[in-house]
Amino acid sequence: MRDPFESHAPDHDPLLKDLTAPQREAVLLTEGPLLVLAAAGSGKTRVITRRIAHLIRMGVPAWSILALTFTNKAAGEMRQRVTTLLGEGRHTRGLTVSTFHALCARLLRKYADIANLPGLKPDFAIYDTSDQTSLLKRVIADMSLSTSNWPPRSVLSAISNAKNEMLTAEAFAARATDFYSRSISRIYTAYEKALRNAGAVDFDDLLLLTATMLERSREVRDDCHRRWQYLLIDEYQDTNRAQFKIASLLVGLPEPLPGEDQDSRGPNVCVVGDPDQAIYGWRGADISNILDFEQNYPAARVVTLGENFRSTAPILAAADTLIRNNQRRKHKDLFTSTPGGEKPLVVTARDEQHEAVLVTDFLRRTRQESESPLGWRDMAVFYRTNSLSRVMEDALRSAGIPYTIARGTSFFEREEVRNALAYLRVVANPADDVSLARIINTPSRGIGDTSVERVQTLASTSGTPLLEAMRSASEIADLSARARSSIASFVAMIDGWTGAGTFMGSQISSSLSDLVERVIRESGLEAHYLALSKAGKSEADLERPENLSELVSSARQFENEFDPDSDPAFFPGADAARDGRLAPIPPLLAMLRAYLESIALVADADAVDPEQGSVTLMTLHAAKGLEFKAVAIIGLEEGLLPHSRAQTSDAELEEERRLFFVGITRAMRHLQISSSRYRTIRGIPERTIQSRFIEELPREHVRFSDQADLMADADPFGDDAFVDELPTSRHGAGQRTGTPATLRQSDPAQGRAAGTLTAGSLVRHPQFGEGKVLSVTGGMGARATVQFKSVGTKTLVLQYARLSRIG
DNA sequence: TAACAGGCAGTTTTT
DNA sequence: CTGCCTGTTA
Repeated sequence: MRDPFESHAPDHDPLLKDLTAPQREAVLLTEGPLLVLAAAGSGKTRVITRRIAHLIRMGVPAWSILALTFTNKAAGEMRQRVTTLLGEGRHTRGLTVSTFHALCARLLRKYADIANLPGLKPDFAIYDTSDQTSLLKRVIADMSLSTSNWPPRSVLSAISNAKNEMLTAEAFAARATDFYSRSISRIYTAYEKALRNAGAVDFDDLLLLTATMLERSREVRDDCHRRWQYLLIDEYQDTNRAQFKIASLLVGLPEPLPGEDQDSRGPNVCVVGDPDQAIYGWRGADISNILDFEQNYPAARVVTLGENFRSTAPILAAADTLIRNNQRRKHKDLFTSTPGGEKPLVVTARDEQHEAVLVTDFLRRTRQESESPLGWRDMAVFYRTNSLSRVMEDALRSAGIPYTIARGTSFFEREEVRNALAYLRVVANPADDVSLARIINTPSRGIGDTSVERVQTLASTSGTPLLEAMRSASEIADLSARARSSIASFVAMIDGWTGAGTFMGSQISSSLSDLVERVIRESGLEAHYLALSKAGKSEADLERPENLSELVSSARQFENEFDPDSDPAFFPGADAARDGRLAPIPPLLAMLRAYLESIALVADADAVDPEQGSVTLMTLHAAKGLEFKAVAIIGLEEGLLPHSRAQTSDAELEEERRLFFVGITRAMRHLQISSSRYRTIRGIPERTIQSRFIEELPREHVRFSDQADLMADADPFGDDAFVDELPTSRHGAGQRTGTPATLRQSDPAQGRAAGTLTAGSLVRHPQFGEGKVLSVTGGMGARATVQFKSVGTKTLVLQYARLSRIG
């Protein structure tokens, strides 16, 4: 057995010399199960990459190492850093650094033929959320159910949850007892059937089917065991049940395989994560996976990386004190060896506009005062929900501060790109009905809904894919002549691109980018979007032709970089024989499929990459994994953080707290946390309650500053001008434009009802309807507690609430 | 077949 | 107040 501790003197070893003692341990404990609890900012990526490099240097063949991540970005970064350490070439050859989903896709394609998974063909397409939604809509409609009773979104999330829990349609049916879940179960079953008919799987299937395959097939499992001896999983706190299963099966757990010489220490699985940063429970991640790792692997060793190299002591203290309020966690002592630093500032604003101004002030001030000058790119603003970004944008714009929002539809999600891709997907997979339905009349070519309906009926009665049914469109009696000829030329167009499925012949494109270009031009998409752009209606329309050319470039780039040998499922030497089993597919088709898959599994084309010189705005979720010199977190209010939809259980509340924790720990040197006393939610200004998390911050390490009452000078109309007065509800135009600003304007008529409102008065609210006043408070920010007939008791600020007295 | 009005709901997001 | 979906109308 190799003994790394003897063979290398740590202080002279380039892989170890700049590591702390626990970091070294995490690198050197290569054998047996290992849990690395990596606190925020503890140098996690550095440790992982060193560990991989160390393994290889110790003589472990690179191809026997498998590192799994959640995002392509993380995988790419890890791969990059390992190559930097070891250099390109034979040392790193065959090293697999992949996302869970990409690995699963490869394994499923490779083993589909021997895995005996019903309906799964090796050339399956991967459906994303919008594909799933349109398929599901059709399924629901075909079952004569209404999409208003069965909203695709929620049905889909029910199905997704089931798959994350490893519940197949049959398993789900078995435990469905009540009417609701039995209906969901029927839809689930039909949806699965439709997916398989379309030759497709969804994202969740990639995991579920892989887990099932590994579970059922000894042969597949053995193949994987033979190849991968060292498994490493990043962000382990975010794994769901299916991923846990896959990991276990890949390393040979739960039961050691009989007759196999199992190391008494257990498999070489190293998981890295931080329970305090688990913020994806709502999409199936199960924090127990990491919390129970030591139970699942009794021989596991645990290394805690608690030293923080990112934040100042007061910021760390704030994060630490906050997160100690969570029960379900593994405590880590967070510490930094660099003392000093500015205390985080907790400010209270009057309303969201004011809050946004306080943020721009903070950013400007920090930029100037900081001893080493900060650029806008070193700063970020975080919020719980995307809707909070708008006010922030307005304020930044009028302050002349450049900003970028880390969100927005990614390149591959834009309408025109999705349409072009739908064409390509039909070319790659003629059975892909969802894509076909999308493009059959895009741009419009005289095949209307009724015509599509009729062909679809033929398709489902004869059990053939839609495109096949279209070929026999002439047999459909009640199809108009026009539709008939349109359909014929549509089919001819597709056949022209594919050489009727052969991908052979002189007319057929020989390169991927040629094909993409041809499809965009001949489909009429190019002309369509060019015309739209000329019309120049919206900004988005102007960019569309450009995006289509961009797609051609992306295909060209893929073509140049495509390496058919870099397949993580490729097993060197061991199973060359099996590869002969599959009929050879035309090279262009192979490349097209690889291209489409690379797109399907890469969501964030323009990911969170702070543009040069601009402040980054993003949700707290998107902030994970990043760091900024200065951070502002806004909207620390009950209902927002913790979010109103996440207060039903302790588990949810703790996740909200972790979200705040993640936000705080992104900040390196400057941090401002803000709440606002009033906030306009869906057009209605409301009094807010400060987030309970503010109370959980350590008084001695943060500075509090209530700015809400100091605004009188800045806002001549605001604040105490009319606090005692109740604006009467104004009917007609006045009410529609009744923003807080206009209500606050000096209008004597407005104050007439003031004082007339007392406990017992009957009132009407434009949103909540009729209610009875229970109590009234006067003075600053006068408010009334009202018992509404329909929505219960609410406390309303008289200054803002458009209450009218009715008795 | 497309454009438009009206109704309704309204976290977080990767693959 | 928004955006999305549905159903209706020219």
